[in-house]
Amino acid sequence: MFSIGTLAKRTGTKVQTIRYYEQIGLMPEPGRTDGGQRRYGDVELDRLSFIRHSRQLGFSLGAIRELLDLSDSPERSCAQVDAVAQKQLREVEARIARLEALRVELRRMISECNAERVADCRILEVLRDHEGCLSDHQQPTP
Amino acid sequence: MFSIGTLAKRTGTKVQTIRYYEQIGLMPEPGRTDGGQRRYGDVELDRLSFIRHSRQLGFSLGAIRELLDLSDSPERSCAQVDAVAQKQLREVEARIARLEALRVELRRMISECNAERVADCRILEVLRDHEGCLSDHQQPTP
DNA sequence: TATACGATCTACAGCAACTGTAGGTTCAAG
DNA sequence: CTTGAACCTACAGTTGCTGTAGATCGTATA
Repeated sequence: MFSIGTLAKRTGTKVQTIRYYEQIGLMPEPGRTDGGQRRYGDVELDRLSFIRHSRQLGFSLGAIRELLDLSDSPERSCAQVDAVAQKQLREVEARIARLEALRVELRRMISECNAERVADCRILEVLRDHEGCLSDHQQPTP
Repeated sequence: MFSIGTLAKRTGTKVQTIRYYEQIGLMPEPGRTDGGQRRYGDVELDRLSFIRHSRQLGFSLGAIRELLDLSDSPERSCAQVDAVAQKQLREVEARIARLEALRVELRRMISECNAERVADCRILEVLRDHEGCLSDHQQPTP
């Protein structure tokens, strides 16, 4: 049995983040000492490790909740798990594509600017102009 | 002179977003009709276009504020503008690198799973394990 | 056993960058 | 002059945490 601080250190999580996960029902309510401090065991350590590792892979808390629910029914088909992972992969790939387009435009913008004064700066001009825009009326990357 | 709705349509912005930009001081307080409705001109249209285009390129509102301030002093050196753009480029490149690592790991994870039952699912196993992790105790992509 | 002090507790505010809602008012076309 | 779409303010909600204040707890050391 160990404290929230120890759990935090072992998983590379902030103490507040663990309490937050508990609050939103992602982590279970743990046992308490007589004084009211949380005490954890290896089950909680594993669960939190799973959550953190999934977060590192970019999964949303919603997706992680789904994965945790699925892993609780070991006899079910793993097609659903696969679907969650596939969706995440597609999202990651979409973000990469978007960022690569940004990179191209930023590089071009920067390389075109050889000005001295702000007045002649191509960067600001490009930013002002909507010509050659990636695409109009699109959401910025989140 | 046109309404906030017209400005919104012309720049692909939501009406509330424009009011939000005004609230945080990114857009100026415009003139009003006798009834109290906002009226805009071409100056505001240009400024909002600049903001939206910059957002599309991934600049934060803070960075945009900086760029707008810089563009107000046309005689200054454009080195600072360049620095802001360079920083943004580096951030974009860092995000791409991170996402590409995620893509590799997600692909590997998915391809390794040929199980039927959740109990044997490699995806969940990989997520549970910290072995072969990208890196421990690292922040998830924002 | 007493004390000190770091760790933990709750509760709430705040971050980015918006988006949505409720309840009321104004503008412009017909 | 009516109607209804567009506008107004004010505030709550989103995601995933992070930080703060002020009080309490736990344990190592004297």
